[in-house]
Amino acid sequence: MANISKKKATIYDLSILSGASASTVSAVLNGSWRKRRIKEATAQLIQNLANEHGYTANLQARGLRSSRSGLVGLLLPVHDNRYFSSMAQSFEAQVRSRGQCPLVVSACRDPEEERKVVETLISYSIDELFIAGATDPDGVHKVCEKAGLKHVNIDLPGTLAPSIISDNYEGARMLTQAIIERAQEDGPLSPDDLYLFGGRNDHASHERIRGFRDVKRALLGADPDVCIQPTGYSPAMTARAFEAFYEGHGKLPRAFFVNSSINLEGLMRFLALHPHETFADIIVGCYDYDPFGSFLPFPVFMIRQDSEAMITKGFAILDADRGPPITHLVRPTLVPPRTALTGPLDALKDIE
Amino acid sequence: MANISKKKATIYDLSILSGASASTVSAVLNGSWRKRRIKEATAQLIQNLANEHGYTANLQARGLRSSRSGLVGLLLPVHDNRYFSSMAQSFEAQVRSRGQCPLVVSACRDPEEERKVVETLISYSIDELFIAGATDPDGVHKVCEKAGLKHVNIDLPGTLAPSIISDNYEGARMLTQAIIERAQEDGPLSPDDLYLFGGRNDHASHERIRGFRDVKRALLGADPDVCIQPTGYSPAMTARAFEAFYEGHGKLPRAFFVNSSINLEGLMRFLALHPHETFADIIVGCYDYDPFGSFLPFPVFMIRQDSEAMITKGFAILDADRGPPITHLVRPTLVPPRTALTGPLDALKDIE
DNA sequence: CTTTTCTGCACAATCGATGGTGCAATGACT
DNA sequence: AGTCATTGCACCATCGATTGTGCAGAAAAG
Repeated sequence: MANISKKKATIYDLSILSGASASTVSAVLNGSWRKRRIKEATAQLIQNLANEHGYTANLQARGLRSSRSGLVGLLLPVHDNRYFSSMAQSFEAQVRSRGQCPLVVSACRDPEEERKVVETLISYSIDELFIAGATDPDGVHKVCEKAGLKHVNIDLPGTLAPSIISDNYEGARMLTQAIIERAQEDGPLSPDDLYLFGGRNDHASHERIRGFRDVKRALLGADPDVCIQPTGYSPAMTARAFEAFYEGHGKLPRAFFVNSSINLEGLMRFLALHPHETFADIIVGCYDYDPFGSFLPFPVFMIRQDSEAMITKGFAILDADRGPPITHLVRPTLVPPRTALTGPLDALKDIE
Repeated sequence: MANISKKKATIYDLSILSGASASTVSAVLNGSWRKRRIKEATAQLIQNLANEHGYTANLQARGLRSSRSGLVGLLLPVHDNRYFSSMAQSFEAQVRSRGQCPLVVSACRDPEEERKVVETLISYSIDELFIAGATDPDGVHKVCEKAGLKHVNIDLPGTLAPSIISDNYEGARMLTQAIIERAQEDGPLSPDDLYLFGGRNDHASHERIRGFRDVKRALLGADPDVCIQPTGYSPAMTARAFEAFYEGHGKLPRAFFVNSSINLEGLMRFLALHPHETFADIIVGCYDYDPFGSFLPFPVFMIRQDSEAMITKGFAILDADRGPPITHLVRPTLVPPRTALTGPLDALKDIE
């Protein structure tokens, strides 16, 4: 309320008002004033003036001078998916609590876009970067490297920077075992009763497929290659794969493993076009957790990846500085059907 | 590959390499060189050098000088919710296509946090701000105003800046009518068979409740106040409300309107604790669209808000500059049960 | 051949904050 | 009183880009 001025106050304005020099004002306002032996009284005076005039530092100027910006980036494949959006939510909270500013951007799983986006972030002198689910983590790594930007990979590992990923193999094993056991309650399960849909040529998919196949072979004795149906991370392609299977067999597999909630959306598209009988007794495992996906009209086992822990670990690694390009595994958890987990939203105060 | 140097090239580096002055280099690289009558040959030379050395402008320096940053902000209540995350997705795409950089942040529906976050954004000299679902849009407006920052409200209207919101009244009418008609297929519906859960003291909730009540009164003749159960935007509170109703009545209402997908998550939490019979024949309307929510084991009518159109309209208003603080309504669409709509993800190329 | 008009560019101030350096005033000590 | 350490602060270069201004040389006009 104090200033009618349209422009934001700068340290020079406060310098004039207080009679002190700009550098003194700067020191007071950025907290380094004790080191600079500024008198307490002077500091008080300046701080009062600053409050009165609603001073806030120009972070571009600060960033320019100090070649740091207080920005921490998170590169995502996409936003509108519960896994990544809850990762964004945890990321924000943690960045904020460290007094920095989160910058969340998506690059649509396009390697070229990924590099371009990171170039842009670098132009803003971001301090650190989390690279989540990048199609080409090592390509992004090189860009970061050239700019001296500290970074970690999340969710999909690279070979050149430290990576923190879900233990996809173990997760897939748990999930596969769960759906097999559940399906066997309804009668013996043969190897062609169990399929896997989704995924593509990335590390996560490979590991999940490996876990799936290992458990399936162990429990069912075999795993014909036709039972693995990679469809990429696209609802449309996944729907097509279900449709193709359905045309060939007149029904869906009794049980199947879906590689991600994005692929599970493909199943929804298929379902929308078919009557309820089509899927009355299927058993589904989905490698991702979605609170509504868990309550579909058939049993859906899900895997909840611990994105919060992954982010935490990421900061730990960045803080440790120059960790080796090791891959850290974070254990996900199996979520039985019809389960509503709490999420980051629950941390919010929402009275009334 | 050309430079082994660790540091990023600046216009001064290129100035030395090219023999031209820094200002010439700057003009060439920012496109203003024709206006400055730089020879084509000179421009070419500099551009080649720039490519060779992987030059990218330091956007903090540019921003400092020009007091613009190329950043466009989107303030969200939360990330991990399909409505807001798909808004973030559309926002990103549109900002990118305008050659700017999106900055998406959430403020957890906390008015104080909202203002603080916006202060931070202002410190980075963002050029424009979209304020989505703010608890206190006018409080945020004042902060923006003081900094001369152009902004619009999305989803929840303010009185001081142009707002673009969903036509909540009409949407609620459509939704209410749909669930009433569907419920009546199973036999006559009395006024206490139809409830509304969720929402709080904000404009959207008011309008939705108004629409609900108007249609309910028109079609069912009455609407006892007890049928309106505001629970805030919290899954936990919503679950508690369902639990309370269930304890009192031994069942859920035959049909009910849920104010948002966040509240629908509260319903999931309730369901998780009760056997299937509890909700075998309920009819639900949810004011929000979620692809999995649409396939729950009971009919769920949903409202899809057109966040893409809202963002587009927002840019139109900002471009027009100084629009009056009018509220623009965007019509949402009714989504019948078991419907899988396409979303921003479908724009992605995902071959293989 | 001189005067005017363009061309093509260099110079220097500037955006706001930071941090090294230096210096006057004060107090402590011999 | 003279030396020295300490306190408290001002000065100034600097980060990398933008932009108004000015000026030399070439071309055009007279």
